[in-house]
Amino acid sequence: MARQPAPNKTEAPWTESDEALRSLVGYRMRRASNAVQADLARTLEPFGLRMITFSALVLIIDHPGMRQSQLASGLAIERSNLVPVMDELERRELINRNPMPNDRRAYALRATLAGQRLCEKAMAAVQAHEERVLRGLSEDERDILMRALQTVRECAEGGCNVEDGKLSSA
Amino acid sequence: MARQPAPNKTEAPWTESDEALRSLVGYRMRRASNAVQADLARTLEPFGLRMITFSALVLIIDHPGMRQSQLASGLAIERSNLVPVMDELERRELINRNPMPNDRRAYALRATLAGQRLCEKAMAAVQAHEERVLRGLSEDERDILMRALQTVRECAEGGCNVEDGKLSSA
DNA sequence: TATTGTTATACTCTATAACTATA
DNA sequence: TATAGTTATAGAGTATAACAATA
Repeated sequence: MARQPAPNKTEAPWTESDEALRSLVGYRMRRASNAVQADLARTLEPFGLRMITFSALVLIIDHPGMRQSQLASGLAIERSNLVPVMDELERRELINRNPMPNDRRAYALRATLAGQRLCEKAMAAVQAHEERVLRGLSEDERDILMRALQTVRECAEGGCNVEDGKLSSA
Repeated sequence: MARQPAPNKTEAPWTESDEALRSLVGYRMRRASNAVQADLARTLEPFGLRMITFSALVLIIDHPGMRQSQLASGLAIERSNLVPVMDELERRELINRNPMPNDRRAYALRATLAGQRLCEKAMAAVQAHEERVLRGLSEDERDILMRALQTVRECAEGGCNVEDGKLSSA
């Protein structure tokens, strides 16, 4: 792994001084994720969307009529933190909070036509962003990366029911 | 990719309702990173360390005598945000802020013996955590994941100077 | 004039408890 | 009694501007 010209450990010259952490997945993942998040934020900004508003919009369009608590659990955020997100999307008339038949406590969430249009355009920009950040990887590498991320997420979140050293997720 | 029994799009049954987002690297990366961060935080807690204090300690041990501004840039955080981190590590006598010869503005950061000891123990726990979250991956897959994360970080951060579809980073 | 460490500040994200109206 | 949405609040993490001491 040839650390450049190998400086004197007790004197001075540091360049990219994080080699000692680069062997850790957690570290690499956080740095990579931060960088991707930043690029994604720049990508969504022209549409007036943030990561969380975009994700919510996508999920509502994919699951018309879902309730806020379901959306919150799908996005892995607290119900209470979803409220201002829904407020924002509703104020911009990108979604509606409709009454639920048979349950007057809950809302049936639906995207408006404007919401669907905006989401389509934003999604196209996001696809371009994806291509940008994945440029350095071959098709096979992309495929392994995506499956590995899913596997790691499952291992870190819960039990990780794997017997051997092989990918388990779809 | 066979979405389970394919429910009626306009009616109701949602299980894990984020399929629509799982095709996005940014999304998978954030979810995986969050899960790993959470497990890492649990791992470091018994040592009284957070991700940021642990990372700082590792870098100081790897680069004895480095200054705060260098450490901040290595950790990709603002100088100002590093101050309370150094305060905490110094108060716990895990590091020292020594005077720099030839520059009375800066501190030469060094870990104390206690700091090195704690870092060693914490690092062992972190290695176990790594093994835990990577359990589902083969050696080859781990290798590709690590290199892919580095490549993606570079692509997302800066220019991404890659001509083809091959991994570039070490 | 530029840089080092520092303070103060603000904004986002996240986590918790408690309230209301329904079920 | 439990659940859906809501409010309030507090804690992290992050970003910016400005200052004193020093280069």
